[in-house]
Amino acid sequence: METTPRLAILKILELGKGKHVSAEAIYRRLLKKNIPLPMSTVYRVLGQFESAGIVQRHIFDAERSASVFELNNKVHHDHMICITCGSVSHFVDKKIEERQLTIAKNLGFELTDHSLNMYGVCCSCVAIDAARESVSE
Amino acid sequence: METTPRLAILKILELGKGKHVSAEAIYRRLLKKNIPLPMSTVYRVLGQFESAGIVQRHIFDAERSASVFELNNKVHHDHMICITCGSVSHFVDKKIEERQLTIAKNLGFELTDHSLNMYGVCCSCVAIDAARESVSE
DNA sequence: ATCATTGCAAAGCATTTGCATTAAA
DNA sequence: TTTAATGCAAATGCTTTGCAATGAT
Repeated sequence: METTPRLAILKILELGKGKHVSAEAIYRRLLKKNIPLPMSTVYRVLGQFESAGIVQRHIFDAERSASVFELNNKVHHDHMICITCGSVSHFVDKKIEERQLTIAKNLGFELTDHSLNMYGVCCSCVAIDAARESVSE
Repeated sequence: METTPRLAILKILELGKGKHVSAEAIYRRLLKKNIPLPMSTVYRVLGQFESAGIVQRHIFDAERSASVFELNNKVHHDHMICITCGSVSHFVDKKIEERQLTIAKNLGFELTDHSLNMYGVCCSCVAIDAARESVSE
């Protein structure tokens, strides 16, 4: 079995540790590295990684629904996504985690998983917006 | 302008108040009501409703991503989804909402929105699972 | 020689769009 | 009669799959 694609993709994911990478981004980065792979392989490998628990898939951005992938760091975390520049921060909050358990219990559910995505404007984008406004006045 | 499609779809959404309906489900229910509409119209109307703020679109179930729609009850809420039967409960939790603001602030974000989806097994499904296990023994 | 992995092209699915047709104001 | 809404079919975007070719053991 050929292993180049798997290794190459894994390396890209490792480089982007903590970041989220789309299949397309991976495809493009592989091109730059002179490792042109068809999308099918990219997706197939990501799929394998996903079932192996190496990688997690997220669907942010309800509108332009394209999955992004990240190395599974085992530790659960939630996401704060900047709606302007797309940057993503991770966080874990004990209070929220605990509260979720309580809520689930109250609703009669056995909680197995959750995803919390917060959307907003990150501080640099806020700054840019502010600058732009002061100019346009 | 013809209004039948819009009214019919609105009615279906109202019937399913608090539930989440997929475009396909709407399509099928319209068929049963002898109001056959093409999917394009279903989606177009839902799209209009969405931009009009009448309807909200969600993408649950990271894997088989199909949107579901619900009447916009204006009040923000989060979701608890049963991974076995697909039933969805709504909830709002002040503590979580507040905590999110704090977290966003700490991360330097201006929070504009969020989506919290909790996944688990609802009590009836837990019961069914339990029954099944006791049989297989 | 066998079996998993690859590349390509084609299929798949949910959703959207172009365009000619039709209904409403 | 002008504008908006509809139906159809075709296009889109992301993702998956069938299959033959290839690489590894």
